[in-house]
Amino acid sequence: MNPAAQAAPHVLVVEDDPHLAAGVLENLRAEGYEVSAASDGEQALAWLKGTRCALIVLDVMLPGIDGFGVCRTLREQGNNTPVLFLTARGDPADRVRGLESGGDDYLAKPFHLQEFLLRVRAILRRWDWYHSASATAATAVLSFGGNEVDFRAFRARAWNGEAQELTEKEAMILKVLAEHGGEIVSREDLLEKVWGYDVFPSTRTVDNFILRLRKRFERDPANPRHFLTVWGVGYRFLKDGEP
Amino acid sequence: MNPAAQAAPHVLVVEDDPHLAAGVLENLRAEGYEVSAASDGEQALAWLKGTRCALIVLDVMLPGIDGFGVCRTLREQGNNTPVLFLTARGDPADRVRGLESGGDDYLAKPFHLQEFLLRVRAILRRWDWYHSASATAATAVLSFGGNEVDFRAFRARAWNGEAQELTEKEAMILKVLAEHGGEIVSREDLLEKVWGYDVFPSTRTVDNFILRLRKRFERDPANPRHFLTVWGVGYRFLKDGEP
DNA sequence: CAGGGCTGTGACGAATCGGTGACATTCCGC
DNA sequence: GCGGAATGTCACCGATTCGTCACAGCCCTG
Repeated sequence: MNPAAQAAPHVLVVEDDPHLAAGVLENLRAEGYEVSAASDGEQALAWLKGTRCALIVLDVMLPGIDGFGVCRTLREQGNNTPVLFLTARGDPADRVRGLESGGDDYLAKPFHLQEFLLRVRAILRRWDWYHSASATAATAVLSFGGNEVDFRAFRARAWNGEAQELTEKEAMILKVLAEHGGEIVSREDLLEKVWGYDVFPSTRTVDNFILRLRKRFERDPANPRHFLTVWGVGYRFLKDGEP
Repeated sequence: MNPAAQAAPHVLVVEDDPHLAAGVLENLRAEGYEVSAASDGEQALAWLKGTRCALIVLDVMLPGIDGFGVCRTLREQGNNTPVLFLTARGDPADRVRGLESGGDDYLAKPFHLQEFLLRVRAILRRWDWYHSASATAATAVLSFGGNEVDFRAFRARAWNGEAQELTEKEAMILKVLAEHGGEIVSREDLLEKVWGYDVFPSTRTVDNFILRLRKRFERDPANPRHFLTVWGVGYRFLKDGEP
């Protein structure tokens, strides 16, 4: 039930201003995260060669390679660790640049520490499955009712042998549901965990993805045995018909 | 009251509507949490000066300082207690405002009590690895006269082995009755604790739900042994047939 | 810039829940 | 016992929620 048995998430902070770095590190540590620090891009890249982490907090203005460059390099190396950019400028174009270079979120200085922590939490929640979960072979593949889903490739084979190509959202929703196997997951939970805390598709969107998952994996989509509706709240996923 | 209350998380509810407050408090108590209440922001801040708690349930619309203000003040004071906002408006922008003022989660009224409890559990679980205490447990499962009820999933297995899917109101009424096991609970009590806020249905509505519960769980619904009528007052729940 | 997959929305019917009222039944005081 | 009140029981209606489909943007690819 509780996948949180894992160790505390590890966060790397890349920041050249020692004061800001100290404050950020302190707060992250107080939140219970493991923390490491780097003061420029090359140091960060070197560190990341040998170690994986759950999140990189990356200042844009760094001596040497700037934050965008660091992030782009990482992505080119196939490293998909989530990146939260920090920048002094409030220019919206920077946000776009940040996202284009492969970042996941963006925060303009000066920021409230509380908001910073909020974003960290949101990103880690959203990307949890991708790293901690898919890194583990156990949860990389999910079997239920004759179906088999491989989350690494977004590929599945349905009970009737049919090959299925899941989309990203489909896979993420399924993943979140499966991780809370047996427990109720509200639509809002799904929205937050799959889409993020500041995106607001209507809750009907969730219903539609459930519909698609049922079509893919239920023998009788009209009488679901795995993707169950909890009236007025959300959905519940069961691997087996009736536990 | 609760034997395992040793490490029960303490929740502060800040809500000016007494009906809603009563419903929320009752349900949190039934889940096994320690609870306290405040009816406005200043009262809450004063209380929090002297005491720590695991979670603050904070209405946005309060007399005097509003919820956002209370939360912001707390954060400025270095208080990082998780905050769950309640608000009448469904505006997504409010959600962002809530989160950015330092809240951890957000729920729009009118909400289903089940979803509310879901979120409380989620936040406290998130906080658990930090405090490493086990927490909750609570009255998740109730057994009586061969029946077994799982309040988390609103599912039950009746004495005859039949699977039952409880509705939200059915489950809530049963939970309140069971929580006051053996004691008389008046219809007005039930209305307040289960419905909590918003609407006040007639007392006959309560009778109807009692009827449904009897049909589900009594061997002989006409001669109830668990859901007893106290004539002129209300109802009484007994786990065992003989008092 | 044309085409195709992914995503999100709106619309509409179906299903469910909650709540009410009508009537039968039971209980209480007399 | 008798009458009135409270409760048991049922059937039904409105509101909400959900399932389902069709379609319109969007982004990427060619």
